[in-house]
Amino acid sequence: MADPVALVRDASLTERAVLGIRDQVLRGKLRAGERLTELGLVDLLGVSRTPVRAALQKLAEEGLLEPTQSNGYLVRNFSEAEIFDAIEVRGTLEGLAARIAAERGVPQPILEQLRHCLAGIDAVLAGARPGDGHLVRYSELNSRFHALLLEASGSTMVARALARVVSLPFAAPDAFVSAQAKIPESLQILKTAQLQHHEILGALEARSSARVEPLVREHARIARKNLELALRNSDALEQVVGAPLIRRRGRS
Amino acid sequence: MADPVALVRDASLTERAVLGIRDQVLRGKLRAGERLTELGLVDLLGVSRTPVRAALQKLAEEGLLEPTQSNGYLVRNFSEAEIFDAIEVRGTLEGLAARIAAERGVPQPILEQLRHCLAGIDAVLAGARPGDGHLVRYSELNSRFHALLLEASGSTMVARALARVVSLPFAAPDAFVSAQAKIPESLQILKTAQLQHHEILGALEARSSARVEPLVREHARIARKNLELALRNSDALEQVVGAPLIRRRGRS
DNA sequence: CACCTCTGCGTTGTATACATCTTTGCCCAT
DNA sequence: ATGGGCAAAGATGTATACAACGCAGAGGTG
Repeated sequence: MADPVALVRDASLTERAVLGIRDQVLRGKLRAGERLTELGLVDLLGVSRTPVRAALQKLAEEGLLEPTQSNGYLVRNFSEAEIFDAIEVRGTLEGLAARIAAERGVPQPILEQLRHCLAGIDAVLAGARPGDGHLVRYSELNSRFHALLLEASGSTMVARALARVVSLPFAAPDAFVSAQAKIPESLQILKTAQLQHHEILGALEARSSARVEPLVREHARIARKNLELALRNSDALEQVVGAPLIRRRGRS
Repeated sequence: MADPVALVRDASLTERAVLGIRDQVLRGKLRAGERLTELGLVDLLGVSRTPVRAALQKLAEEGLLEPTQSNGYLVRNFSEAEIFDAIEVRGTLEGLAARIAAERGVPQPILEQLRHCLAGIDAVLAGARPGDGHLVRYSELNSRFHALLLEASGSTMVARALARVVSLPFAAPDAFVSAQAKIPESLQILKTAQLQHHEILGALEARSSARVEPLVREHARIARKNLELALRNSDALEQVVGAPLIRRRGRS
């Protein structure tokens, strides 16, 4: 497979460094707990220390790296419990976004897009056959639905907080969708999630803030369930981006 | 008044740059909307571009500065609505922390510290006289209570999300406490807040997750009320750290 | 007069030299 | 054998030179 980072042509060296380091970390090439030195990354990436330093600072903010007491960086790892909590934080913030959206009213164009998005997912699920690309299309539309939900709130502050959580590899709405390819009950899970999407949209249309918030929170917990399934199925876990960062119970 | 930043002796130049820029932004010396150039800050702070660049990156992450399309930075400003939302986000995340704490159980030592903290606030409020330093002591203990609440959850992920929100100048639990010096009904507000503190602690002790979450959320809304009061009282507003960053309705 | 271009200046991007701090591992003393 | 200290290697912190980019203003042209 070609190195995806080298393909980024029109990017600053700092961006290249960010993408390169993030990529190697998520692939487990740079292993959890490993110390990252600027000079080592200079050799690895072929750029000088200046962009490497900027990239390290950014990735530490993002949460992938952990600053040490002596001004170095370690590749961070995540316990199951931390991933669970991250998903719960996402659900809570998405719930807040939905509540605000319901209270303040969602602009018609965004409601339209939400409806259109769900119609798209309905179509994908109706035609889904094992092995075809329906997971990819589901994942895209699912991400879009969640993005629209945030947009519906119109709140830059909620967006800011949510962006930070979702930057973690396991907290995004579609983090475990790719793992579904290896999970037998996959289609049923996706259909359940889509039912929840419809309920959420219905509550938004009815401007029922009291109903939409717990619906959205519960919806996020599907990701927790998917995490549990993936952790018990190594084929599925391999599909999850960033799986090498998960610190398993009792191991190492 | 002496420049507080120059007093920081044992700090790297990067830290000095962060503190210096943040200080000048919050004081309104660098005005909202103003473009910050690296060379300008080099002159202002007396350090070279390298630490200035690092500081700009950090402060942009923090939310005080806004990256422009052409790789520059602007001093950010905040609408009333944004500050309201930021406080709501804080309340929501603190509510999540409290719910998790109630569900998982709070360690006895932390419960002890919470009780001790509230006893301290009770004492401060009982002896409060206008003009004495009770606001400073209240503010410290109040911050400590909120920090303990977060610690009680034991969740690094909630802590991470909350840290990000609270880094904004107006979202911290004690952001508007200093303004109270100029607000007549101040003592009554603080007493109400302390009543809520007691209710929250009671709910935690009873491990009532369903009760503690809305209590904490509502508690945060006192800050929203304080913001409203401060915005209508320019003497009070002057006391608020970062007041120059508030974009008033209809102005400028 | 409007518009386009080209030039010059101001700003950020990058590499690198040098300073300083941290760590490591060896050697010596006990 | 163990502990402490010191020296050397390696790491990050900082300054700065140079490159590249972008914007504004002057001047030319339709």
